[in-house]
This record gives sequence, C-alpha cells and structure tokens, in this order.
Amino acid sequence: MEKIGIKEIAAEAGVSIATVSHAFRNPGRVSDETRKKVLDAAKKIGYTPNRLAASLRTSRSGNIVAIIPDVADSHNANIIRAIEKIAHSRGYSVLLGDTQGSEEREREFAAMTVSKQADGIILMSHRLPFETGKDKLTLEDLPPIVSGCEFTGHDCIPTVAIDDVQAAMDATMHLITCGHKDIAVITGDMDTTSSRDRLEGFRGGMSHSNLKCNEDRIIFADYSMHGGEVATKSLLLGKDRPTAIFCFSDEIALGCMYTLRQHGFNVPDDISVIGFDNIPVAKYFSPPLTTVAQPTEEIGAACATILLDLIDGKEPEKLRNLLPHKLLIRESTRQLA
Amino acid sequence: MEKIGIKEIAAEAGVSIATVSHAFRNPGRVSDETRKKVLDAAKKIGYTPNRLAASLRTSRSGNIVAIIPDVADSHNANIIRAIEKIAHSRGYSVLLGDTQGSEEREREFAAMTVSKQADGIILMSHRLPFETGKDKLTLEDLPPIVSGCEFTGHDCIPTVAIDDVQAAMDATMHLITCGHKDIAVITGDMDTTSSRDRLEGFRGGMSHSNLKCNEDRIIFADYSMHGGEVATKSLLLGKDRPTAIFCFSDEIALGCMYTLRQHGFNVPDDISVIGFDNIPVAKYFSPPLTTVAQPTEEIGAACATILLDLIDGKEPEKLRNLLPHKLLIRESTRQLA
DNA sequence: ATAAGCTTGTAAAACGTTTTACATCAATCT
DNA sequence: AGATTGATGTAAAACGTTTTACAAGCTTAT
Repeated sequence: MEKIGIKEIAAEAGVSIATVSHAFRNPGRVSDETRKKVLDAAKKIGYTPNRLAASLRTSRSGNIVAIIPDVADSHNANIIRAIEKIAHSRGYSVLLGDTQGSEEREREFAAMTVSKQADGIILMSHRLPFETGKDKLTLEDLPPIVSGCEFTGHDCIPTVAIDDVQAAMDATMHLITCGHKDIAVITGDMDTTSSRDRLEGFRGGMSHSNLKCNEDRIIFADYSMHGGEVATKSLLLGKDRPTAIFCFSDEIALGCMYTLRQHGFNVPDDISVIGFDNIPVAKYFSPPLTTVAQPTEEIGAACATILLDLIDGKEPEKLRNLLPHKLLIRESTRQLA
Repeated sequence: MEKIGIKEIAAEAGVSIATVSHAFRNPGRVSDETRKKVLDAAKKIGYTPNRLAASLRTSRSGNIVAIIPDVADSHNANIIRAIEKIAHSRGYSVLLGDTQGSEEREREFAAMTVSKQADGIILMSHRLPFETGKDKLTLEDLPPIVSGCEFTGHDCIPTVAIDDVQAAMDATMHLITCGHKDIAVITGDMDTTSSRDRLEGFRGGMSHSNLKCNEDRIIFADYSMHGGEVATKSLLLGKDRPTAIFCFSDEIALGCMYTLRQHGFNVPDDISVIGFDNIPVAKYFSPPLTTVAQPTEEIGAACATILLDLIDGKEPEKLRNLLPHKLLIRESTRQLA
C-alpha cells in the first residue's frame, strides 16, 4: 500500500496538482472535462484527501470540542448527541471533553483551539477556561465559543439555556398549588449558575406565595444520583419532614426517591418529589417523575449551530438564547388533601 | 495578535528552529542551557505548538474515534467515559462517532483513519465499517482497531467484551433457581452478537434445566426503553403470562417494568424482571433491578489501552479479552413460593 | 488586426512542524 | 600531535494540501 496523495492522482490524470485540488474544492475553476478526468483517476486509485494537510493549510481543523462535566450524565449525553448530529451534518467532528468538573481539564480542552486541533468550543460550565487578563471581554478576545446551560458571567459569549429562574419558580408554584408549604430543596453544585438561578427561582416562588423559606430545608448536593441519596439522608435526620422536595436535577430526584423508599416513605403519598431536566428515564420511573423538561435536543442543536456560524464568521443574532422549558406533571407529586 | 510559531521563539531565544523543536520533543538532544533558553522564550512569548503541523509531519493525529450506536445510551456513555479517561491520560483525544445504528455513518467515521484525522478506531458495532475484499483479514489489512462489546466475526480484531453466553445463562439460572419455569425474553437488536449470544445463553440455561423454551415467549426488540415498552405490550397481549422476563438490557427492563406497572402488574410479586448491563440507575430504580453487571469502566479502559498500544506498534497479548460479569440480585426478581 | 476579456491550467509559495544529515567544537585517547 | 569520539547546534528537506499570481489560448468587440 504505497502512499497515495494528490500528487499521484495528478500523475494518473495527467494534470498538475493544483488542478486536482481545484477539481475537488473548486469545481467551477476547471473544465468539466478535466474535472471528470481527475475524479475518475481519484476513484481508480482510491484516493482520500489528507485532512490534516488541508487543515494545516487552511488553518481549519474541522473539529469542535465539547467541554462537559460528565458524558455519562443523562442530560448531558442527550445534549452532546444533538451537538454531534448538527456538527456532522455540517461536516464537523466533535471532540469529547469530559472534565469530571476539573477546571484544569476544562483548560486543557479549551487549549485545543490554540493548538489548532479544534476551531471552536461548546462549553457546559459556569467558568471560562482561560486566563483572561481583563474583565470586560469581547468576542474578539476569544476563540469561537458558545456556552450551554450555564452562564459564565461574560455576556459577550453566546449562551443557550433555559430560564432557570422561571423554570424553578414554575416547579415551586406547582408544589405550592398542590398545597405544599413545607418544601425542601436539594440543589446541584452551587458553583453553577443553573443551581443558583434555580434556587433564586425557588425563593421567588415561595415569597411570591408568602411562604417562609426555611434555610434548613435547603440541602446542597451535586448533580448526581448519589448526591441526591446523601442529601436526602441528611434531610431525613431532622425531626419533622417536608411534604415535598424539589430536586434540581432528575438524577438527584432518583437518588432522593430511592432513599425515601429505603426509609419507608412513599412517593408521592408521604412526600412529593419534583425533578428537573426530564431525562429519558424520568417517564419510566416508578412513580413517573414530575419534572421540568429542558429541550435538550434544541439546546444541543442551537449550541452547535451558533458555534459553527461563529466559526464561519457570522455574528450571532442574539447572545442570550433562552429556550422554553415545560412543566411535566406526572405522578411523583400529588395534591395535598 | 500576530502569528507565533516555532520560528518566532527561535528568534527570541537566538537559536535555530530545529533546536527549538528538539528542546520540546527531544530534551536530551540539546544542552540544559539552550533548553532553558528556549523554554523561557516560549513562556515569555506564550507559545503553544500547532498540533496540526506536527501531526502532518509525523502522520499521527493524536485522535482516536469511538464509533458507538448511541452516546445517550447509559451503558455506552459509561464506556465512552472510561475510554476518554485513558485516552486523555495518554495524550490522545477522542472523536465522537455517534451513528444511531447507521452503517453509512459507521463507515464515514471509520474513514477518518484514512483521511488521517484519527489514528485508530474503537468500534462498538457488530459489523466492520469497511469494504473488505477478502474474507480472511489480518491485522495488517486494517487500521488500528479494537471492538468493544460486540464481535465482528473477524478474529484478527482485538475485542473486549464479556462472555455474553455465560452471563445470560447465569441470569437464566437465577430465574430458574427462583422457581420460574415460564420465562419470557426480550432481546435487543438481533443483528448484534451480544443479543445473539445472550439468546443462546438463555436457551442453554433452559435446556440445561430440562425446561422447554417456548418460542412465543421470545420477543424481539431493540436496546432501548421504548423497545422494552413495545415488546412488553405485545407480550401482554397473549392469554397467559410468563412468571419472569429476561430483558437483554437494563433500558429494556425499565421500559418493561413501566409497562407492566401500567397494566397493573407488580414487579416482582406478579412477574419477576431481570435486566442486563447494570447501568447506574438500575440500583436506584423501584424496585431495584436485578441484573448482570458489565464492568463498563474496565471495558472502556481495556479498549482504549489495547488500541493505543496497537497504535504504538505493540501487538496485543490476546485478541479475545473476556472480562468478568457479575450477577447482581436485587429486588425485581423473587423466589416463587 | 489589435485589444480586451474570459476560461482553463500551472508553478511555486505557503502552512508549522519534525527529522535527517551534516558541521563544529571540545575532550579524550594513542 | 593527530585521531577519535561525543555533545551540541543547524540547514534544509520533507509532510500533503490550498491558493496566489501568472501564462496561454480562445473568443469577442472595436
């Protein structure tokens, strides 16, 4: 299997390498006749262009890197899948940047844009993975980047997310409407803006209904089933019980419901539980989980679309893209008698 | 922000570009003194090597591509995460190849090795993503590749998986030991070797126990919650019910249990359900799912390790790497009175 | 018949590294 | 002293494309 490049097919077709390149990239530039000659030669010899060489020349890698805390998290995985779908359809590949929450790894992955391995970044984190001298950044200071589901605090960065404050308020109001007054919260990682916003939404809902928000009822966890498990245990240590628990992710809710069951509580008879995200398993759970659905498919697609447009030099129309969420009332919450 | 490459730092350090390259890649090749000069200059100017250029020269992209049917599938996602972890630790990045089962996309992703975008392939599919003239392949005919969880039928390809036949037999024997005689099966995609092997294991377990295997009790589905849902509905159409259902994945089992519940059946009181994979949510489900655990972390790690060794030119010790599975008896199966 | 304008093809310079082969110099050996 | 060796630095050739600037030929307009 000897090397086979543009040079070999140029020889085969009896033209120059420039012509071969044009035949592929720039069809209008050559006559139909030569183009056919070239294409035939390429097919005959079995030629596949070397993307590395092309990338080097054009300084476009054709890759984007997705920086995510955890691919195995159901919510993230669904977003990633949507990202990959769009990227692929536009001829890009996606590099997986699973960080397990480590800022160091976020930076390593982000650095792929400077080493030219990637043309842009989709960032699912609340922090910017760069040393930034200044506070006030502009789009020009950064490689093409869009952030998903979290806000970095730099408003020059296009972001796609839902309105977490409003969504959390909706969830809270659902509980309150059901007659719940003593509501506990299990947050995600409070470094994230999503958790902070959701907490703000919760507080808003409570105060809007003139309900007191008992600080002891706010348990801090991280976004995982195990986090929900631990948090719920600590919640159950106290003497009295809340009548409802608002979990800031579905995974947390699953861990929470598991622990409640273990301690002999029935959901929703004894305690109502509401989740957040609407991961695929939520519907199938027992009881089916009431939750606020995020449009994961659309979020991923929007992230990818905006990023690729950015790479193509198109300014994004909006910097702040808020997609609609939706409260899904299933069977893990109930109307209080 | 002007271009900054090896050339600029050579100028800054007052050496040749060859020396700069050596200082980075080949420290022993230059004196400590010059090395320091170079490194200082690099740090001062803020230099990051262009990986594309290096890759072109060395014809090593530093990427591997993971070809998976669906990243959002919990079992796959966990394997991918393990792959990424090992790859990253060895300086490689992983390109996401979500195929949604499409052979065309499998081939597109596999072609990345010929276009030099990737140095190797981790294949989680039962079919080889190449046009192969011959039947009898050797390692030399292929780019570096290892297959995970499925067998392609070409035994020159290193594979890491569990012993699906034995694992399914273990699951079946558990059910039989519990006193079940009328056992239904919901398979995954029967194109896959995993499903075929599991079915074989099931049959083996039944016949080993002198139980008749009723073909009507075998329902074909695909590996998803929805698949489990549909299959279970069809299973419930018949007059009599099996006392146990063996689902070929946990996701199928979740869909199955959901549907059983919807039809008023209690698991495990009315019907026992056993899954396969031990995805993270299995433990948290209600009832906690009895299942056969796959060592996902180890599978992913082994795939990555073997592939990277292969890329480095090391022959794999074994072509067939069977990792141990483990039956996890939880609460979705019960002893028949 | 000359100029102007297309169309089509090409030579050659990039892109930013790595690596080979060679040059230089000092130290060591005979 | 001359030869050998080892350590260190460098020039220059790759790697496989894309793209610019130019050349050649042909058509059309004047």
